[in-house]
Amino acid sequence: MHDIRSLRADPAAFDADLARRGLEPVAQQLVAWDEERRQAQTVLQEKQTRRKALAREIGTLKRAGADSAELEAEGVALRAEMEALEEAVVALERNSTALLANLPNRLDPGVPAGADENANVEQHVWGDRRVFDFTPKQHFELGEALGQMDFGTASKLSGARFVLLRGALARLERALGQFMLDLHTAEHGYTEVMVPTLVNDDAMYGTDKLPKFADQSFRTEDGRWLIPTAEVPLTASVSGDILDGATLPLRMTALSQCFRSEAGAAGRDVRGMLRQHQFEKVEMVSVTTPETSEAEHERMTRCAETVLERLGIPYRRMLLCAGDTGFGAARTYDLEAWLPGQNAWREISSCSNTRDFQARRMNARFRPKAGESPVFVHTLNGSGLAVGRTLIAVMENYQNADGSITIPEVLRPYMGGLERIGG
RNA sequence: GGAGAGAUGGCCGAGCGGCUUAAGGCGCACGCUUGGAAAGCGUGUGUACGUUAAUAGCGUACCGAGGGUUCGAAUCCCUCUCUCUCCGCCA
Repeated sequence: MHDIRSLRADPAAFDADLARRGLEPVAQQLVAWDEERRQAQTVLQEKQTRRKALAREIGTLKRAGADSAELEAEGVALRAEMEALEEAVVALERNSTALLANLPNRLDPGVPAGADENANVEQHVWGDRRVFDFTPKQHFELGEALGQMDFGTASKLSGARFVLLRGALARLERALGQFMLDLHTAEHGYTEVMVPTLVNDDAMYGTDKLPKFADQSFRTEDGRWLIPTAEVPLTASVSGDILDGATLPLRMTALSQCFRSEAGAAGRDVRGMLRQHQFEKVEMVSVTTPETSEAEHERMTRCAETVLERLGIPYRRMLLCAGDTGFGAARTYDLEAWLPGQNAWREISSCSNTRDFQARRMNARFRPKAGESPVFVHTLNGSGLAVGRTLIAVMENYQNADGSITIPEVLRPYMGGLERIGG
């Protein structure tokens, strides 16, 4: 959500930001509605003042046993006038909100121009891509050959885009989640949180998943939503709050199941477990002051990178261009892991600074110092990491010629000391 | 799922159509008092929006949320959400 005041102050700059995302200008319309609304509201408030006075006078007269018919008649007339004004104010507010709720966040000036992922800018690459003396296989070839990754049974149970893991591979998925949580809590200062997986409309709206992306998530019959990411409950946990500035930054992490309808992704990544309706993810969320969110964004991205570095998986950091930056984000880094079986870099983490965009939607503020006015917090979210995709990256990078998979050192304590799967 | 009771300012708690401009208490801030402190006394104490150069004033709204009745609603009516108690079921 945007601040109508800053929009009013510089409508041209606002439209210029929209244009970077390929959107039509709207500032003129919004400013006009706002102007109209404020005028109507001022008049309405004058009438409310009169209503208050009238009611008091009538009360005084009644207590004195005097006649108040004339004043009561004025009250009836006043109410009719107020009804129309009130409707106008509400309608103008509704129009503005409906339009604003569907406008994406303003981009950081440093976000490069561009329409799609081809214009994303590589920031740096980490790790040496392993040289294979055999043709590396894709994760699903490895997993199915091991008999531990079963798409057929999953589709029998649930349909397409689900997977069932067995044995050591199932444990490896669990090990990855534990490892990531332990790293972020023990070394990165995040507090572990166990979150609800079903949330209400408010939580989804606050984290900008509604109203625009309703078709991307699953809705229950009683009107709740299966979370598309733990970002939703983690971030919305501070909705409506006025936090003590001294407690910031808040750093939270959660391992959760995530559910996505993948509407519009038909035909994309149909093989394997890269794109599923259900997957596990360790999410990081930070709540900061406006002054520190930029540094926090770098820090958070480093936390995600550290996971890949400890696992020994080559990756590159991409700064997303204007056209590829998500709806709620001002600036986003994607981490792409190297997948030898696919011979491609694939997204494994996305770290975004939403600045005060989500904070406005969910009314999350902090008080800088006692006695000062509340200020909107900045919220950031990042995957640290997508567990299913990390499983893929481990399998493909650590595969052996015989189809077995060496377990990275850091995961062995979580695997009961196991060094290799299969072979 | 059934029966019942609730939701009031940072907290406790009164009010149950107009005399509430939400009593009283606690907490907090400032001042007076004091050698210093406590006690005591005094003053202040939220959020949003409008107006404004203003985070100064002034105004309006807000007593869980949304509707309604009324000249006037914390108070009456309706719907919803949440909390608590008891019963049933259950990991």
